[in-house]
Amino acid sequence: MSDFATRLIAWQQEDGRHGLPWQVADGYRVWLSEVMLQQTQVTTVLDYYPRFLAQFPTIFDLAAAPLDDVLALWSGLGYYTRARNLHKCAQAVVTQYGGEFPRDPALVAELPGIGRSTAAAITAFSYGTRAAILDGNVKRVLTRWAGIDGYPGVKAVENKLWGLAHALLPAEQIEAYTQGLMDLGATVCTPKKPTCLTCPMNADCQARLSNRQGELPTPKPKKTVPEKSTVMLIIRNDAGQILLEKRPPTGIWGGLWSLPEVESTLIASELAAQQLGLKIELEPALPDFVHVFTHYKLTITPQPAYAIAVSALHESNAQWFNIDAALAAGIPTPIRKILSKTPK
DNA sequence: AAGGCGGGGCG
DNA sequence: CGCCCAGCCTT
Repeated sequence: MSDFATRLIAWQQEDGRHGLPWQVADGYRVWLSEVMLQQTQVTTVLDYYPRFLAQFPTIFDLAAAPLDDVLALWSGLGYYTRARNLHKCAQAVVTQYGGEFPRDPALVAELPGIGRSTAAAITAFSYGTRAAILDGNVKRVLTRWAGIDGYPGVKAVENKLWGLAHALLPAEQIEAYTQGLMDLGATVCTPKKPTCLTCPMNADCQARLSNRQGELPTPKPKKTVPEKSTVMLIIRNDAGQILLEKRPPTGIWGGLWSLPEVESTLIASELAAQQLGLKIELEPALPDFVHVFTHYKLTITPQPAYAIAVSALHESNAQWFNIDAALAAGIPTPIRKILSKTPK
């Protein structure tokens, strides 16, 4: 039987994914796709990626753009730190490296938003650099194939996996090999119901031999998620516009436009007057809905209101938007949900 | 309702 | 370092 890499490369060429728009030897395109794919499924990225490239055809265009434009294109993808780092990284690559990513993965990993695995993917696909990736797909493939117990987020387990990932690297055809690892994890060695019968590693996969595919990788220890609630004000003015506030640059929905929030509807009017400098009249609240994050549950009460006395706004980070303009701005998903139901 | 998915930043 | 933070989508 041929070794791991030989089998994987042969499998990739025959049965792997081909023709994805970012399968090109171009640092900018590979980097953009890798950052989008960090927390997002391929099918979603296939939707966002071409729009993004159309507006920013080169890394120079991205570096020169206002952050707000980048966030607007990122709207709905989540983990908005990625968009801010993407923008910073483009500027760094332009100023430090003349617009081209370095060939050394260690240098690439110094850039904002790029860690060891993403750096390896960028250099492997762009330059054929011999560097090991270790993303979620690879962790799953390797823990199963080698029968490695323990949650991969634990340092000792992760170190073991990096060592194995490096040891398995072939001398050449890094691109097909790296793509093969990703493809195998995404299409065969899936989290649930892996299709081991078609897997090129099935003959010596430790998980399969011991029938432990369902137990590996060892799952993350669970924690109880806190529940929070908030009231979101949908304040209209005479012109039918809506008031949005820009959130602070870090923390949840950092840098995005969002609805003003108060803790309860009872004090909404007072707080609006105080914080925004607006006199408002509350309308009946809309039904609550729950937005679930991994780390907490947020119950949102949408509270429509009408601004009766509009003077200059207190806050420089608050602004009136037409609904269409708001929907085109960088806004988080629940806000989009509320605004798309708001009549124009 | 739960699981999956990399990297940054803080103490 | 270890630990916490962060937002979607799919199952």
